[in-house]
Amino acid sequence: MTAWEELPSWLITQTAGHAHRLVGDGFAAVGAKGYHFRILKTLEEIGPASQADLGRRSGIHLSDMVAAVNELAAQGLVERAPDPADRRRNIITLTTPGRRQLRRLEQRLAETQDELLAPLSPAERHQLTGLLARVLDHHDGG
Amino acid sequence: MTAWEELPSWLITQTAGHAHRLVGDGFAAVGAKGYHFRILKTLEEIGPASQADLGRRSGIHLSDMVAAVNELAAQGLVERAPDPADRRRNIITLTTPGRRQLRRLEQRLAETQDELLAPLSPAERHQLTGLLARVLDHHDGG
DNA sequence: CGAATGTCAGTGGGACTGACATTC
DNA sequence: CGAATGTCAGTCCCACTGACATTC
Repeated sequence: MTAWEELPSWLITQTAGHAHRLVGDGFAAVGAKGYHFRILKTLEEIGPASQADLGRRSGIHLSDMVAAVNELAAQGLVERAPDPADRRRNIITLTTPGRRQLRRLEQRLAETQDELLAPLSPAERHQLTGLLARVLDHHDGG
Repeated sequence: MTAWEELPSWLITQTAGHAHRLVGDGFAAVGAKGYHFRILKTLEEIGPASQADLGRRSGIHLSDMVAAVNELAAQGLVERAPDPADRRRNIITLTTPGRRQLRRLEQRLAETQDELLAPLSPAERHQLTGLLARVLDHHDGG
């Protein structure tokens, strides 16, 4: 067998490790983690939503939403209010500070992309994302 | 900002998630996990070694080696013996069953690569691994 | 002495499972 | 009734930190 360090699965998971670390550091610098960004971003896209909706849209497990929303609410970045029309539901709403935080996180994220792909030319970056998108689509799109 | 689902860092970490799951399932089918494979493979490459050496070569943290070697030893895949020449050290040795297990794991791993990159042509696979290798080298090679 | 080795306990993110009460 | 929602507790892998005793 070839050295495992040359296997595609290794290259991808290792590169992902660096990506994850870079992104995580950027987020941590503003007191957030990955789940927080995804929730805030989804909230901005679809507006106030139940935790279950939020989970489906953002790909976050329902059981993880609880803690993540707790953390965001404790920071005042979202508000959790009971839905009068369906008493099972909480309605999560993005607050103004939450929107500000989202802008900061997006800023960090943009910087991170460049850092991550530093050695590649624009054309190569495009190539890489295209190939990855096709692999990804194959495995969870269809 | 573009949708986060199109960011390079997202594409990479998500693809890595699939890779990790595919590899992990393949390994689990023969009762192993990632650390086990890396330790067995490294042992075959460099021969009997101390846990510290093994950790350095395989990129596994020293503190994680303890548990991993415990598990491998419990399955009889490696042997742990004190080094008479340096009483701080354990010498870890690959056993015959360990070598057999390694062959099985390599088999699984090879199958997984193909599954992972299914939608890509050979040329595209080569392109992808080349790009990833460069990114990876930039971040931990130099 | 300082450095290396092995061990153990603990943390963290991200993703998951199972159980449960409440409400539709 | 069955289905959805939210909550809580727990698991898993991989990676890491810190403390510690032993030995070189």
